[in-house]
Amino acid sequence: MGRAGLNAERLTRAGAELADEVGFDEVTVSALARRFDVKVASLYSHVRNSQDLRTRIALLALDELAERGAAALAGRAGRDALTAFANVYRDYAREHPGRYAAAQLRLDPETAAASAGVKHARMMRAILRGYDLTEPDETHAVRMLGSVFHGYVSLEASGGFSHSAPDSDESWARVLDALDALLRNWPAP
Amino acid sequence: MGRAGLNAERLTRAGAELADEVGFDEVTVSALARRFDVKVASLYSHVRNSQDLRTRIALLALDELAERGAAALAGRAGRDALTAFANVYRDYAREHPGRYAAAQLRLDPETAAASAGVKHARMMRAILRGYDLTEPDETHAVRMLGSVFHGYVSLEASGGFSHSAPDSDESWARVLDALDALLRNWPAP
DNA sequence: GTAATTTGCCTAAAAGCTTTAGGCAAATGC
DNA sequence: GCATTTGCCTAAAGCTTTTAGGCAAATTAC
Repeated sequence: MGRAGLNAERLTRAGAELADEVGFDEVTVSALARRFDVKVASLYSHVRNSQDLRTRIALLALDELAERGAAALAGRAGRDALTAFANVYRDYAREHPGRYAAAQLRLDPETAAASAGVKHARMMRAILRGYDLTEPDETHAVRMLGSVFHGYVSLEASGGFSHSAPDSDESWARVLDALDALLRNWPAP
Repeated sequence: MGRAGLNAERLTRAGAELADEVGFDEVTVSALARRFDVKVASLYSHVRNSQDLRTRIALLALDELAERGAAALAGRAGRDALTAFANVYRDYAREHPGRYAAAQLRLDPETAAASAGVKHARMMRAILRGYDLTEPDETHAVRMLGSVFHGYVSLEASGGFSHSAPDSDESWARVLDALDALLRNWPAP
């Protein structure tokens, strides 16, 4: 029998697809081996263990998100940049729920520091450059932006806003309006 | 050997404690059996399966959170109510990280409808009664509040804001200030 | 108080996931 | 063509989930 051509990258990508199909929690070394029609033990030459596989998927997702975020920010500023960037998160989570869940995986500090997570923080600050904030308010605002984006997207993903009026799309638009208004008028302490 | 006095409620409570100690994902029927010094199969008389156990823990957490939320809202309105309620979420997540994670478990619609989750939504609306919002803005605002609370707390829990200035406590206070200002001045469409 | 019934925890067993160790064959390098 | 590396394999041990069936303790009924 020939070789399947496994390597860490292919496994990671297939793992990401699997995550989107069956949920990140169900991503397992066994399931991945089945997908490649290969024995389970064979994967352990390419991936240290189950946790390693998950981490790689998380890093892939963070990378893809950062990539999309950067593309969205190019040539935009202020409110435009805000909504475009926010939509990157929301769209990505809806297109790739498993990957988005992976991106939430808690990474150990060194891994996190070397990940695309830092790019995300920088992009948020870039957005805020279109508003009139100075430190430490800029940091507070970055944290708030992150909270709203992640909070909304994850509540939406867990079904929180479905089956009730008004439409989630409408709320999302109005929440972004509100954020924009807030950033233009950030309250003094 | 005598009986251990197992029942669904004791198992659920012990499961919640276990979740706080080792993380919700690590809560397993086996681990729970060990904790009661009992054979694994014995738990299956009290709990349908692993998923059932998790769901029970989630419902317990939602109940406890609603309980605390109601206590926090009693006698408060406006900004006071907002911050007191928000702190309930944050404090609960920090005291009981495993339970808080459990509360995020995706429940099937009927279970969710019968859970304390609906109380949470009602309490958010009660808070907004201290501001001047009419439908559909009230719903948009409810969704935004939920997003900020959950988003901030979960990013904080995953270590997002640690090891960087300014202190997370300060950001949290300023984010609540900002939310209050925003609600008092909710932008027209 | 004893007998009947229910309840609670047990043993046994099958099936799936994780991980390590060691082996053979295909691919690659000289 | 031969040696080495690489890739996937078999084997095996350990853990979790879940079901089935059994015995003894607790409860209830006389």
